[in-house]
Amino acid sequence: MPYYFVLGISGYRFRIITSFRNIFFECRIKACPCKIWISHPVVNYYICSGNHIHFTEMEKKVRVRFAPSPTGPLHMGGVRTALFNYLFARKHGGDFLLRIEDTDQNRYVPGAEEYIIESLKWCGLVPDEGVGFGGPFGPYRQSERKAIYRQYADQLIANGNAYYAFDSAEELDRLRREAEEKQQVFSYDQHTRLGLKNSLTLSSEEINRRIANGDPYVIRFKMPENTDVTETDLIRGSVTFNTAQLDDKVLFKSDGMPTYHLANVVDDHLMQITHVIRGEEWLSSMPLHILLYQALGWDETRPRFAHLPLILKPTGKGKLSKRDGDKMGFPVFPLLWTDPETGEVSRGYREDGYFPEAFINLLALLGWNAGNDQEFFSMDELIEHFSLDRVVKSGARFDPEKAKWFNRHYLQQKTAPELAVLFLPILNEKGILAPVEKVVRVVGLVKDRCEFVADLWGQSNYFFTAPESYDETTIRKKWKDDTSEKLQAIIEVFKSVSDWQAANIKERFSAFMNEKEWGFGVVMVPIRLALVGNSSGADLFDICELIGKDETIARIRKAIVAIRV
RNA sequence: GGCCCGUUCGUCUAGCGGUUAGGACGCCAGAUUUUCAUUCUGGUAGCAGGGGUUCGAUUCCCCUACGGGCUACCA
Repeated sequence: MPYYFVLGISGYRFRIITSFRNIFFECRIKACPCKIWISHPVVNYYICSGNHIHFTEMEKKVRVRFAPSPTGPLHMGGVRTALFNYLFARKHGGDFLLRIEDTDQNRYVPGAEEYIIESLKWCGLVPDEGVGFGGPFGPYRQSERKAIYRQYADQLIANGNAYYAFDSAEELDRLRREAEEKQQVFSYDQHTRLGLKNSLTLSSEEINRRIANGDPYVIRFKMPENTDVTETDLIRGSVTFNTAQLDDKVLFKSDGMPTYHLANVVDDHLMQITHVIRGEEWLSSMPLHILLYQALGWDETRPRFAHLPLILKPTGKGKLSKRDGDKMGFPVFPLLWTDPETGEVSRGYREDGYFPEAFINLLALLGWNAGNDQEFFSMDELIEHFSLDRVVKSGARFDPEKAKWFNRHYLQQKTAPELAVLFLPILNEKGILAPVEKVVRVVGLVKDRCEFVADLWGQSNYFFTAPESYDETTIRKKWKDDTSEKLQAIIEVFKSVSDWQAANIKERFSAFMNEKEWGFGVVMVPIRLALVGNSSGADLFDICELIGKDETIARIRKAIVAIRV
């Protein structure tokens, strides 16, 4: 059994917590210049130069969990929760576990669990324990832990912290509707429970009869009356709730499964979770969870809480939802997802061409910062700098533009050969077979204009196929009456270039232009138009070299014929 | 409706009683470029409002407004 000491020495007051299972020692007093260590089997302490005895705090090994419900694809907010848990665990040398919370059989979506695991892997957030990863605290799927929850519900009934409730869903619905008609809200709580059908109001004979009869019932938490529950949230600071405002939550459902609240508390305890890091939507249930730990006798070892701010829509009201992505053209899911029911497809960051490192980086900066101007972080840097007290309290609007900017950065970091490898399959798809050396050179020339690998095609297609049409605006502005004539002359110049390399072509071309005293712009834009189809693209002579002498001349000839003023 | 949380440029944020309120994305302008893009330089724009506390409030307290979350035998 865990135990603890409270010691007050030299102005410091430390709570020493330890269990025989997980102990590690960490000196928390950085300022002390002490060099002398005196070991002790349970408590570590040292004496500083001021002859004060300092006790070091001993803590349980950090263990955190990401506990999604497999009701659909993982939302990017969920990935961020997983990320912060992961970073916290790594930062403190602890464990990161994945627990699947599937206590609601009605909402189970096939494939969701696999999707969650694949998403975490793609992001590099690999759990130390959990569904799909094994570990000593399994099983990690709550549906497989069904048998262990009932005893804790019974324990709560036995010690007076819970009770049986026989009210049917229909009866409760009716009460809610009636209250609504009177502009009120029905709540199953300390104010109403004595007027309802439960083990607090029914005789023990009646209760036994109903249970023996197999009547459906739930087990509800008996919320204490009018007491303040105060907890220091690691992100938000002190938060107080009064139990008079809280309802008697169902802990155990009539189908024999626990609700989230019971299962969550029981599992966090059994799995020795030290820190619960989750979304702000759970803040309201924190007092219930704390009261549950207390009622189960686990208060001394219960985890600390940290509630993350939510990710909000880019515009408008509310938190980010699946629809926003469809409407505004960005993914809200890490991976592509096909709804098994409707067949509806939702785009994913991976399939949209985001690099996982960019995705992680942008997620990390949504609600957290290192306290300086650094914007780019590798996973290792995130682990090094991460701290819960630098997590922002307010919700963060997601900005798809900045997301792209992050990806651009990571794309620019990659070398041309690296990107060429990723580009090759796209070229293949387009039916283009090009030598790898050429693709590498092309990528090197156009990559700085790209945010995504997929942009490479749009920026470089003219290296592989001749333009089909010519930009009208450019024609109007730059294609003069004598342009054809001049291009004919240029063709002759190009023909005379023996060593077809960008530098040589440019040299011959420039010499010719100077000799004729033609303005560069007057000729170069039309050539570009002929080679590219519009007035954009890489350096003209690089294009010439890479598409080859014959192709260059052929394209110019084709343009002369096609474009008549 | 009730409870809880929040509020600094359009957006993400720094700030933890005295600052010319800093950075980033976006946007705009200039430079570079034979074009487009990149790049570089510069610019634009903010403490929700009202009361306190204080010599002094973006910063601390209260109220209001606004935003968010929860209010299921869902998580």
